[in-house]
Amino acid sequence: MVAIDWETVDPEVKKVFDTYTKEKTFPKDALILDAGSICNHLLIIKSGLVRNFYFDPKGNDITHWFSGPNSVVTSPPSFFKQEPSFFRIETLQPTVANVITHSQLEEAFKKSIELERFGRQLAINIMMALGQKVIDLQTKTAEERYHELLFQYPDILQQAKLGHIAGYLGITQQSLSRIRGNKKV
Amino acid sequence: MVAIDWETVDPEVKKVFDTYTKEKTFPKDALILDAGSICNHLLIIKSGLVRNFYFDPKGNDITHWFSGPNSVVTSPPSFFKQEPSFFRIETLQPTVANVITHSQLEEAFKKSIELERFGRQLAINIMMALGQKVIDLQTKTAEERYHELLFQYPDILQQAKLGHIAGYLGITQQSLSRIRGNKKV
DNA sequence: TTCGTTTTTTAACATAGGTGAAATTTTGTA
DNA sequence: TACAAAATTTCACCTATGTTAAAAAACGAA
Repeated sequence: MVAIDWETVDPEVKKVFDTYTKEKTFPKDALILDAGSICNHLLIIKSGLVRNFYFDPKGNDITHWFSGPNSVVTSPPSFFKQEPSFFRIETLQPTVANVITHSQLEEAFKKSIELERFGRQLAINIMMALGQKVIDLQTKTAEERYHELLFQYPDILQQAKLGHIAGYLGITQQSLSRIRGNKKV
Repeated sequence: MVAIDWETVDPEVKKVFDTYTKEKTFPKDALILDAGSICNHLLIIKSGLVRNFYFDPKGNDITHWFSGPNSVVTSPPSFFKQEPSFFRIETLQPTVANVITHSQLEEAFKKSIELERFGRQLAINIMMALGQKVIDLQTKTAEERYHELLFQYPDILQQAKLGHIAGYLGITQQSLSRIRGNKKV
């Protein structure tokens, strides 16, 4: 959940986005990207909620990332290396997004140093958010991670299923249910 | 450990680096960045080994990242936002690195679209490596993570202390020692 | 060499979270 | 409104890793 703050974005970048992206609408529970296919699109969510997920070797459904309004979704390894995707992407709510293809984005980068800079800054922000997630997984209990998610993104809790959230937190659905029941006192 | 492959780097970028960076040598066990100070430098390691670490609320020493030859070290949140650092950085071996300050880097970015692009691609690569670490923490046992590190970066094992490696893997030193002792059969 | 320090290992016990299965609640729809 | 399907909760038991403390091994300076 790394939201873009459009207020602070260079007008030039907005213009490029308007030129190159195309608005698209997805129903709820739509599989936008399947595992094994090459991810050719990057989406900037206007409204709705999407998750990036995968099945681990034991078959557990793990949510890697949630993306809500003003955040970006793609399968980074597949999109940037143009290789078959490990991640799947699906909508959790009806979603409207601006879509750009890999080749369009590359073309846009060539034409605009402002976009190149924006892309770098966005990548750095996502990198820092992932770094924070690594820290959280290593130093916080599942319960602490749950309460923080609840505090930071209460919307997700209302729009996603428990299993999706549990996978995101790195625990099973049963454990999350147990944590929720732990109304201390 | 995201090493830069200099073979594939634009000559223009190399030139900019040569112009702006300054080579610096650090002895073993040197604290390059302390917590609380603003990280004003980014290092590109030429030789040696460095780690990025922090103390969690319980006082455990957690290694966030190792950086060996051709990889980049900084405290990203502190360097990019110019705020007090949460991470500390120290050498684990005598180290030689090319150093660039935050303002020099910003200046260089302004002058070279090639550098801007290189920076974006590097950020994307680090982002993907962190994404993989999140996946590993969520889907692999400590033992699997240890064997993979051993396989991918055998050098680290010989140059870092057990406690540093355990923290990186997300477990205690005692657990890592136990795992090592598990010569099955 | 030898002694003191640092690092690593070992061991007994504690606990967070996993597993599998069943019970319950919620939801959508006929 | 009632029922079937889906989602969530509960429960009993299990396991990986944490905790604390002590022993052993490795290292480094005199």
